[in-house]
Amino acid sequence: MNALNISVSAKLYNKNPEETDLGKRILSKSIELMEEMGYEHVTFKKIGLSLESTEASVYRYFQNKHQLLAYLINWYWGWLEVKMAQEFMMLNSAEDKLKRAVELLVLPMDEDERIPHIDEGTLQRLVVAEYPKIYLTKEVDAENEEGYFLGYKRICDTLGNLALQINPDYKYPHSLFSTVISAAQSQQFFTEHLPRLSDAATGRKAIIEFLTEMTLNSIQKR
Amino acid sequence: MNALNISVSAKLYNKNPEETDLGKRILSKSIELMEEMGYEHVTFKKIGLSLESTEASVYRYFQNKHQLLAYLINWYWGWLEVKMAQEFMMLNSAEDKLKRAVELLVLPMDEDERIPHIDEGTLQRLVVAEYPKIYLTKEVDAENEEGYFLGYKRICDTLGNLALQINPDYKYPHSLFSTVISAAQSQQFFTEHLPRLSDAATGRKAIIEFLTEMTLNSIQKR
DNA sequence: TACTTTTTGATAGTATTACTATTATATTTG
DNA sequence: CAAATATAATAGTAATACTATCAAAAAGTA
Repeated sequence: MNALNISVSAKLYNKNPEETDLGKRILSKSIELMEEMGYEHVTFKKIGLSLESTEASVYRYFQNKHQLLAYLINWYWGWLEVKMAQEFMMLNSAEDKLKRAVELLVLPMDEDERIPHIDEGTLQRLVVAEYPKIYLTKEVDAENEEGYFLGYKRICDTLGNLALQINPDYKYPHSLFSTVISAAQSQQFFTEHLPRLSDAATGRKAIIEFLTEMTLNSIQKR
Repeated sequence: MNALNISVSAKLYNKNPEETDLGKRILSKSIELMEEMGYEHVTFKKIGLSLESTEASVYRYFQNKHQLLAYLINWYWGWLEVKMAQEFMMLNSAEDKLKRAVELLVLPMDEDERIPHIDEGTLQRLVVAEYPKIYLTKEVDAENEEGYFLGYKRICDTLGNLALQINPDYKYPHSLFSTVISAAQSQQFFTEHLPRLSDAATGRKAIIEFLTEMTLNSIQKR
């Protein structure tokens, strides 16, 4: 039994992978494979093979690769939400909480030993590399109704509410945090692959400073 | 002959589609098809078929669907750059230019009658729906060297330089505008499909205001 | 322990996709 | 008109994205 369980909508799997050994190994291995070779190059056949299992067995847990990615990414947001809640308890001001939230979005993650089958650091890199692919599809409206994007929405809400504590008149809390969160991802990606699209030669610290400044300057009453 | 020609790196095609009638029809039809059915559901076979041509003929112009999308998106950035340059001539202050740039990113585009084979409005919607897919791949580094992302980089540079005119000490001009441009796309997408991630119930006007505020507040000396 | 249900592995098969290759026929250009 | 080039028609291959079937193994239950 896990000491900690992240809940993911039942629409995101055929059969709950957290409930069986094979299921957990599928999660673990697909994070590893997708991060390593990229979403497009992964197939259920390869996942099955590398687990010494079969394609058909992976299909028993997930309808297709897209659903599997959506599951993993929702798991990540769910887990990040838990992390944030934990860290926020130790902080008092909304501003400090927002600053810490930005750090959590950008700093590399340590393995959480309460959840041995998920490598959070690798999963974070996977999210950075693949996140928009789960909503940039023609199926977005249908999948939205199935709860494919709840994890992300909840985090945006939480952070938006903190912003409103600082300035109740701020008009764009949802837009701001969907922007900040996705910028947190893309700036990490750009720093590594398209450096001319960032100014973060100094690495994660610069990304955090950029995002924090942008966030607080946007919210501030003036 | 076109009155206006947008140049796209020769690495983005096998055979220049702007030089032949079939090439232009491929551009025109693939914008239409991709916007309508989504990148994933388009195949070269379908494009060929809907042009009353063949799959093999489309392959003569583009190596694959990914390259075709990259071509179209680069074309869009090239064209937007031209638009911006035109509009900036009529404006004096860097601030006005930045404001106008944000509007051009978000407002729907009219068909440019100098380029009859490209429907700019449809192309803009295609970019909103598909843009990150051209760089979120394992091939990004190789493709970056081939110039797959030059269009985007140039626009970020241009806008970044305007920001530096307002505040020469601003530390994150590239990060800011890669963020603003991609937020311009994603806020349009969210408003339509995932409204809980935006506050733009009032539509494009609200997106423009949100982005303009965020931009100017970030740059400002304080 | 025996019995039943559930889970997995092994295998096969289909339709579609993402190409590559070949050749004949138009079309353009010199 | 001849030569070069572009296109259409067709065929073929390997991989992908599934679906289906059945037997063996494992787990849960009486």
